[in-house]
Amino acid sequence: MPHNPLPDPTRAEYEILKVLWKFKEASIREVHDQLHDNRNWAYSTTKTTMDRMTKKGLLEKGHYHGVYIYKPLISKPAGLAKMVKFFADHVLELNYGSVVNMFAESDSITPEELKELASLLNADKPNKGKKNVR
Amino acid sequence: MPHNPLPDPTRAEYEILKVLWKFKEASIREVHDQLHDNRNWAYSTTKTTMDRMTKKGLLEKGHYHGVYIYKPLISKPAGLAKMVKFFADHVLELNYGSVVNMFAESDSITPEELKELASLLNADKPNKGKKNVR
DNA sequence: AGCCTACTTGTTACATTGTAGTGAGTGCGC
DNA sequence: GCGCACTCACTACAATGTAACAAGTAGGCT
Repeated sequence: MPHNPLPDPTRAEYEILKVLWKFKEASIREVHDQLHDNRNWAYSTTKTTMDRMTKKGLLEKGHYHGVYIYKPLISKPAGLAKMVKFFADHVLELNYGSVVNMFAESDSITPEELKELASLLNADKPNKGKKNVR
Repeated sequence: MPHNPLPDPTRAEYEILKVLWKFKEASIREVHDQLHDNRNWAYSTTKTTMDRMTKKGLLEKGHYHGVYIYKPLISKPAGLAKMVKFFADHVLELNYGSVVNMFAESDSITPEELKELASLLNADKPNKGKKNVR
């Protein structure tokens, strides 16, 4: 399986992805209702965002029985990896390992996902940001 | 000192803030040159971003000897707190404590800053995202 | 002194993202 | 057969990401 260089999800897109990761696939309505607690978006906002994600290749849109359902084209570990990378490189200025460990405590990720996340992060090492001496 | 509700810095703004936190204050040129490694911005990009940050109240612009110098109006712990909150709430779905601990390992923050960060994060508790049972 | 040049500054530009409204279709209950 | 509820496509507008361009200015050169 080829791992396309998908664009980094933005913050808003990330919210959508989280729902889709949880449900595997969902209609806009379903995603929107799940979102409702966190964000307080208008339905059209959810729609626009998901449409744009589809155009960018982050989501896949399928047509079933008169409704469009969407599924994520980026896996949860891959998505997490992107966020972790940003956070570790830019905020924490620490290597990824510590961040990955933190996920062990979180029940938002399964052991398998954690494993994949770790290997994704190892793939492109953080030879950078660390040891920012002086 | 009143702690205004400053807007969350965006990712780009965060880069700028990091430089300014380090140097206390700096001209656009100075900030830009520091940035040069990480981001690969045009000078005008740095400028535009800093101007907009000033307008939003994230930076203060002072005029010294013919050059404008900027200083951050948001403290490093406060800035970090915002990022940590986002990360803990939305990505990690874990409470802030664990994230704060991680900073202890990072040499990007002093003990005082760490202390302040912790208290800032305690101020508005994460009664939310945690224990995402289901 | 007058000019060139390098650099700062203000202004403008254009794509993407965040957020949302509107109007055209469509199926369902009455 | 009509009105309602809902999906969808299209449009909109502000904020952000990223950058070019023109005008001002200070220093060096001749």
